[in-house]
Amino acid sequence: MAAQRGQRNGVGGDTPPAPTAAEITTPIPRVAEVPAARERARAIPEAAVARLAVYLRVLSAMQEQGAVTVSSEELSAAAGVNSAKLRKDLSYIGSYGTRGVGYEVTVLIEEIERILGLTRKHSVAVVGIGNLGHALANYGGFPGRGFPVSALFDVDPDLVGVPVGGIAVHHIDDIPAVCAEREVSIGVIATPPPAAQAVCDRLVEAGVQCILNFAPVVLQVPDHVEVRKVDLAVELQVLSFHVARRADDAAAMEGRQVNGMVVS
Amino acid sequence: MAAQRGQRNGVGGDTPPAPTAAEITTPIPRVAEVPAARERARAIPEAAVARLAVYLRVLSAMQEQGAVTVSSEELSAAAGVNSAKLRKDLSYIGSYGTRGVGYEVTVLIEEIERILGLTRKHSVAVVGIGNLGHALANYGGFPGRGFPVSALFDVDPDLVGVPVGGIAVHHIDDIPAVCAEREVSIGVIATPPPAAQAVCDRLVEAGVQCILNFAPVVLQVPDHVEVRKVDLAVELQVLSFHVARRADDAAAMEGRQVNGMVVS
DNA sequence: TACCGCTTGTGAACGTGTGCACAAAGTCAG
DNA sequence: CTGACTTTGTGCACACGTTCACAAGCGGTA
Ligand SMILES: NC(=O)c1ccc[n+]([C@@H]2O[C@H](COP(=O)([O-])OP(=O)(O)OC[C@H]3O[C@@H](n4cnc5c(N)ncnc54)[C@H](O)[C@@H]3O)[C@@H](O)[C@H]2O)c1
Ligand SMILES: NC(=O)c1ccc[n+]([C@@H]2O[C@H](COP(=O)([O-])OP(=O)(O)OC[C@H]3O[C@@H](n4cnc5c(N)ncnc54)[C@H](O)[C@@H]3O)[C@@H](O)[C@H]2O)c1
Repeated sequence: MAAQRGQRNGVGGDTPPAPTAAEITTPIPRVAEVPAARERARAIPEAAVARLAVYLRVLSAMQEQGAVTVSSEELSAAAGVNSAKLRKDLSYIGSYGTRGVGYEVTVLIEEIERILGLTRKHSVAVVGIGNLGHALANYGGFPGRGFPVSALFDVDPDLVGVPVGGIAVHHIDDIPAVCAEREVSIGVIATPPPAAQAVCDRLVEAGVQCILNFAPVVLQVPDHVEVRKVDLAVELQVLSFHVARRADDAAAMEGRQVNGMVVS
Repeated sequence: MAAQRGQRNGVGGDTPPAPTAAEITTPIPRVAEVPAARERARAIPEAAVARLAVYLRVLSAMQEQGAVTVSSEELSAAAGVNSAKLRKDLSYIGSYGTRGVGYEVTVLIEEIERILGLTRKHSVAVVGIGNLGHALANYGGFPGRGFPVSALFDVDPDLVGVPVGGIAVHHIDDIPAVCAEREVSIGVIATPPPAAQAVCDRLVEAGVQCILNFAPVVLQVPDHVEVRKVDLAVELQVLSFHVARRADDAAAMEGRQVNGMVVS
């Protein structure tokens, strides 16, 4: 029931940012070709967006250390990517480099921030103030980067009213009122898995359009809501897979030598 | 200096699991073509591995509810993916379905666990027992899924010796000894960013081959070590990008109507 | 001004991953 | 046993993302 769609994370495109069916069935080329900023923004691949965020952090660190310009080679090394990829990523947002010289750090920071929409503050609400919720509420890294945690919610009556990380916990029934008042644009779900979908529905009803989900469940949301999930169990299992693969490799090598075959 | 390579997560392949230079420069086809299990494992795309972990969780839930068989349609719906993609993912690990019927839940669980290497336990060590480290140490979801948290480390003398989530915190100088003794195969880094690289180096020296990094820094590791990172700031910024894109879209629509052009 | 060396920006080739659509293969009723 | 129906497994085409390689452009130098 309802809009059923996978959450997309880095992990493969899933249903891509597809134009609505209604839009596709209108084959007539629309009005004026390119509302510049908008088209550019839409054209940036999701994977590149995630990397831009990384570049931004590296650039900030460089700026603090007094760097004025940076070449694609330096920046890519610091960000742990291929330099060609870096240049292509930057080309999605425009041409702000100087050939033969490099990029001006401040300019690049500004432009990336603009594209990522960081010129505006995005209030964050955390729902489920348990182990993880406490950690998130106490974390200083978010406010510093333009994401003030401005609302906390839980069902536990012992928690409601208690201040965590400087702000009081509200009951989840207050989600609509508090989210509206504080203009929450991002909701973070840190409840037990069984409660996640219900909490998500409430956030969506309250007008929250972006959700970061820590509960290991697949959330169902309407099309206009963006969900990203952080699934630690999956991360560990992927690592486990690599351990297993390595073990197999080693075993294969062993077997090879036991067979009396010398290679290389 | 040192092997420089980006961490790979869902976010695009980066330097792909490239064969060693040494291997490439040996153009002679090697001994016996295919050590079956090994080749199969290697062929599974990273994105598919991450999804297999999700299927596994959904299957476990279904099993608890008494389901015996499941069709690709049902399972894919529950996992939030396309049913064709699900079948393709499952085909990477073999043919365990029955046409006209579906998959036997227990069989599928077994096979996925085998491929992901979950038949073996993977001891986890957490380094940096602050906000996040506490949450991780207290989290019950890991041991239950075959990832016992069996060692905790910190530098803070006030923390060393204190039990968190049932086990005592050790000093990071004990990493080699404790990791060896408890056969730690996965290290989790939850220290402040400046300490992350040093901690990583220590873990690698201690023989840990897989690392899950929560600190917002790009870790440099030798080729044989697998790193995955969880970067919440990046997640939020990607969401922010989507908010901005949406805002632009809306603005574009407005502009269009203001221009007196009626479309649709 | 003309040249040279350096770095960007990008066209094009490539590889990987996704989704469609259908043959193959099974179940079940009669 | 046959035929209708269901669902898997996969070949294929396509889209997306990565990488290569190089022309274009800039600053510095003679
Ligand atoms: N703690 C971790 O390190 C960790 C790691 C990976 C995943 N997770 C996931 O994150 C989520 C939270 O984990 P945790 O360890 O903080 O759990 P927790 O049990 O410590 O906290 C859950 C909190 O959610 C509250 N809650 C329960 N139902 C609620 C509802 N309907 N609405 C609002 N709040 C509600 C509870 O009162 C509690 O405070 C879980 O889904 C867990 O699987 C946690
Ligand atoms: N708390 C969050 O919700 C959150 C969210 C996103 C990212 N992070 C990242 O996770 C990491 C940890 O965050 P936190 O909030 O738990 O920080 P924290 O300051 O609460 O805890 C850090 C812990 O690491 C320990 N530590 C410091 N140097 C160390 C070293 N060299 N070796 C071992 N331990 C050392 C400290 O003693 C402290 O206990 C940080 O890198 C942070 O950026 C945290």
